[in-house]
Amino acid sequence: MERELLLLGLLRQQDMHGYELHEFINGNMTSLIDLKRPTAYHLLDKMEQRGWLHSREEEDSNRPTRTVYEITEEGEATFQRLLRENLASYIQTVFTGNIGLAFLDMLAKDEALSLLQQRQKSLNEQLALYENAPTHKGSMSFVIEHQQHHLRSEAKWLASLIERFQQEID
Amino acid sequence: MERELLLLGLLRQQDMHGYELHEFINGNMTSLIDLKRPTAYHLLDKMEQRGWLHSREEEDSNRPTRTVYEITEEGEATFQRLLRENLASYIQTVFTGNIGLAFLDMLAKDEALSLLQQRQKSLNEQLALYENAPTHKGSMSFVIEHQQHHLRSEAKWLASLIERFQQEID
DNA sequence: ATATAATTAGTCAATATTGACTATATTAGG
DNA sequence: CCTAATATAGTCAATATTGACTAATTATAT
Repeated sequence: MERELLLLGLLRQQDMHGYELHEFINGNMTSLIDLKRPTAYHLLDKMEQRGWLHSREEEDSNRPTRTVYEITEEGEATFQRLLRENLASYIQTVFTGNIGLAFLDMLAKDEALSLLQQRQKSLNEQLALYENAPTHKGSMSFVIEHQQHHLRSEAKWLASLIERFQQEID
Repeated sequence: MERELLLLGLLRQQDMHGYELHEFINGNMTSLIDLKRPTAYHLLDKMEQRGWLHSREEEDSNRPTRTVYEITEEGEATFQRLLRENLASYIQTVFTGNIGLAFLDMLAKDEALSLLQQRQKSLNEQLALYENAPTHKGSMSFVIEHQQHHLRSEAKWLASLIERFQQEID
């Protein structure tokens, strides 16, 4: 229900159409979710069927008509419920990108070291993007802050792992 | 391709059938991946079609025959490639569970605080499970270690967030 | 002015995921 | 010894996801 929580939360601030919602999410919330456009449309459809949203056709003279969604009272109630559920519980993060770690001992120490150093470079590049990110407004600052904290923590752990490999090589 | 990397890596150590693979992954690798049983079977099928695996029917007198998979030379080459690709690059983790953070300012400070404290309890419970986990062999120790590091880092950040809310309430 | 590229908005068929089901074997309890 | 519960092994239909496509509008360069 996290995706629904997000869409409800955004539509609560202002009515939007599918494309607009996806653009916003894709532009500002990639650390929270990876939502493809067709999936967003699918979710909006389902949420309307459940009575959480109401849609209207909006036609701008020549543009093809766009389907604009607004949140219903039921949707607002659902948002309130989902928000509290989400905040009150910690759901384990799944680090799919780390599967390689489980097979690190298949490689010679020096190759492992070299690969981990490449990973470190990649991580530091992504960290740099967040370090000088423009300050966001409202709660979005918590999201940015969390991502920064996480990336720094990853960088630290990776550095310690690399150091151990370096020492074992001598 | 992470799921494929994992299945190849496990089948490389010993031949296994689908159920066995899923049991192992589900029992020991939940911090790396959430793989449902039918999805595992589907992947094994696809990987066999690609020539990365070879399957044989193994019948144990009365038991219904089981499909046992073994890795092929092509599969081994793919494993080697995927492992290096995975280790050399850092792919951003997506914190779907944190979507609620983006709407934290919708709530009164004291309710936000209370919810975050519940989350903290939930997080600490999961952390406890990892703190006294049995030491794993080989590279799996890196995986456990990473998860511990991450959970501790999360706990720290959450504590700092809670502290700020407490101060704002006075 | 006009072809070319980029942006906006959405759909759809192909593919992937998963909850629910089937079916046999083994273990546990009375 | 019989029954219920649990473990083993897998399948399948319903649902969800997504890459590729359509089609109009606006911006850009020539």
